[in-house]
Order: sequence, then C-alpha cells, then structure tokens
Amino acid sequence: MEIQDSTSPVEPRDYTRELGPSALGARLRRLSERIDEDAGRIYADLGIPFRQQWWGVMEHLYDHGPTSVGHLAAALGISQPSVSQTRRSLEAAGLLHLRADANDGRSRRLDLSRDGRELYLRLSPVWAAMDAVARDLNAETDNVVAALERLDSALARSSLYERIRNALDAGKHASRADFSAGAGARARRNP
Amino acid sequence: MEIQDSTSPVEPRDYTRELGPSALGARLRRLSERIDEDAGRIYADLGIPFRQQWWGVMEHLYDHGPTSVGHLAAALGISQPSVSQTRRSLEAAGLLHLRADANDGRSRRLDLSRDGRELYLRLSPVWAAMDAVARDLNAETDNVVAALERLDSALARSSLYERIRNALDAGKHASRADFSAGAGARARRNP
DNA sequence: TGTATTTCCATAGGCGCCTATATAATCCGA
DNA sequence: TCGGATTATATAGGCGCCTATGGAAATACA
Repeated sequence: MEIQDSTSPVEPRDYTRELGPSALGARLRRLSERIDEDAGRIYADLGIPFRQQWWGVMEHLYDHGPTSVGHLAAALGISQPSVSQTRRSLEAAGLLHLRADANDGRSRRLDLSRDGRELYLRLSPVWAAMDAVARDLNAETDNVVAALERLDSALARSSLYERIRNALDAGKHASRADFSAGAGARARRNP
Repeated sequence: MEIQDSTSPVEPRDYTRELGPSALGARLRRLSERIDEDAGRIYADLGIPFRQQWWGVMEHLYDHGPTSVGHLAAALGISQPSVSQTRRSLEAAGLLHLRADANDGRSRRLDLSRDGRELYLRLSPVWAAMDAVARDLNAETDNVVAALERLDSALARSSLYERIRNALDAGKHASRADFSAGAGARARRNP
C-alpha cells in the first residue's frame, strides 16, 4: 500500500495505523477517499458523469418526490449548505428543477428533472451491484459496518471532544509529570 | 444525531447507514470529520493554532530529523503535493525551515524550527491524552481499529473498483433483467 | 557531448463536506 | 400595525486530501 522507497533511510509506515484521533481521523478519511475514487472510476468507465454527493439527494427525490432544501438536509442528515451546493451542481447538470414554493416565499421545491429520473433509473442496477459488493465486503471484514455503527454510537454517547477534555482535566496533575517525562524521553530520541 | 423536524412529512434517517459504496464512503467521511472537528476544538480550547495535517509531518521530523518532501510523502503514505502543501502552511506558521539539499538541486530539506520543536513538546501530553482516549474508544467499540484494518486489507487484496467491475461484468445478463424489474418497481413507487 | 528520460517539488484545481454569514420571508407578541 | 425573532436558503471560505501538470535538475544512453 505504501510506496516502498528502498533507498530511504527511514522505514516507511502507515502512520494512520497508530492510535490517536489524528491517526484515526486520517485513516477514516483515507478509506473514504479510496472508496469514493473507486466508485467514481466505475461511473467514468460507464461514461456517466456522476458525483458522489448527488446520490443521497437523487435517491431521496426519486423515492419521495419534490421537497425543500431544508427537508432534504434533515432527511439526509447533512447540512443545508451542502444540499444547496448539491442542488446547484445537479441543476447545472440538468438533472434537477428548482421551483418557488407556493406557500412560502423563502422556500424552494426541488425535483428531479426527466433527465435526472432517467439517470437514476440507468444507475439503479449499478447501485444494486455496488450494494452487493459492499455486502460481500462487509462480510469479508467481519462486519466493519457494525463496527462503524458502534463507533457512531459511542461518539453519540460521549463526543471525542468531551472524552479528551475529561482526560486532560483528569490528568491535570499527572500530565505535568507526563510532560516532563515525555519531553525528556522525546528529547533523547531526537538525533 | 439527525435534526428531527417534527413537521417533516418524511421520516428522517441516516442515509449512510445503508449499504453501498456511496453510503459507506460518506459514513467514513462523516466520522473522519467529526473526529477532526472534535480534536480541533481541543487545540482551540488550548489556544494553540494547529491543523490536523501538521501532525504526521511534525512527528516524523521530530523523530527522524531533516528530510525531503518525497521521503516524508513515502514515510507518511500520502502524496507529495500533500506534503508540499503541509510544508507550506507549517512554514507560514514559522514551525518549519526549508533548505536546499546540498547534494541535489531539486530537493529540499525540511526541518522543524525551534518554534516547531517547542510546539511539538507542548502538544505531546495532549496527544498522549488523545491516544489514551482513542484506546478506550477502541475498546468500547470492540476494536473498530481492527475492523478498519480488515477493510484496508480487503481493499488491498481487491480494490472496490475491481469488485464492482466484476459484479457488473458477471451480472451482464442478469443486470438487464434487474434493470427492467428495478425500473418497474421504482416507477410504481414514484408519486 | 547531446538528448531523452526520470526524478523532485511546486502549483492548480477539484472533491464533499463543514461553519459562518448575509439576505429575504415569515411568524408572533406587544 | 410594527418590530424583533425565527426560519429558509444562498454564498463564502476552509479543511485535508487527491490527480494532473509544469519546470528544473539529475541521470542514462547513444
């Protein structure tokens, strides 16, 4: 996975394999990007311009019909500006209509265009195949999705911020000692 | 977790809980961002300007001493432009020195500045606390890190792209049938 | 020695999300 | 009725990574 530079005096390693939020966050991001990239290549192979961010919006509109930016945001669990941005790119691609809401001058009704519906139908079997692959992958990884679920739940119970704050506050005296010991140990290791 | 809009006619749901690469990718990204955000809040609380992307580079330079952009990229398993970009922001923050390599006119030697070293030492106990939290979190989630490891390994064995390609190619005839059935089923559900 | 190829790094632009902010419309209480 | 508070959405800018590209230096080969 890593680029092995045999002339490197330094042993290459995947630094995201270490613990710590920086490593964990980076690792999750990297996996996410790898998955996005691979899925993107499939669309490119099929000659279909498609963006990952379109999927949730398209699916929701196809399944549930016209709705507002805010409802979409709530339904998809993402922020309103994200929906707004997605709406904009979908519209630019001719896949979505925007109309004023008859009952509220602030609100916009979003709906898939004919092209949007056709694209959705065209991609449905692709997504079905992707789903099947993801299911297999999940089984192969001994249910990584459940593990992510557990992580989600754990962070919902107590956010990482809270956890770290508690650790820092609880270790207020001990961390002084750790600071000195840590600094010393680190200083010795420095060439 | 979701914004519950009680006036919404649509049942909100976390769409990343579904299977499929789009959902899985989005879920990983979301977790990554949540973790980044929470860690970022800690630095903000401490009044320390710090960016997530600095961590790997700083740690490596502190531990191993001056090195080149390319070596850092290999060591950290990220792309050279990412290192280049991180180098730039570190330098702008006064945390890193850049020097020409005496033996190769194309290469640059990167090293932590005095300020960079001091920041590293200052943050070490914070990172130690973060590590401990991550360890607890990992235990609480029944080893989510191992699950991510398995996902990494599975994708290294066979990329998602390959897997989806195989599924699409294998289902060439079946997917025609699925397409018709799927389209029909979907069309009926559309209001 | 000259040229083609490779290596190193900087830069540009993109991705999909986020928060912050601004503007306009709507609601509600005095 | 008016004005403050709330709601709906667009826009700006940022994050940390990526690929693609370009320029310069080094290397390889005829």
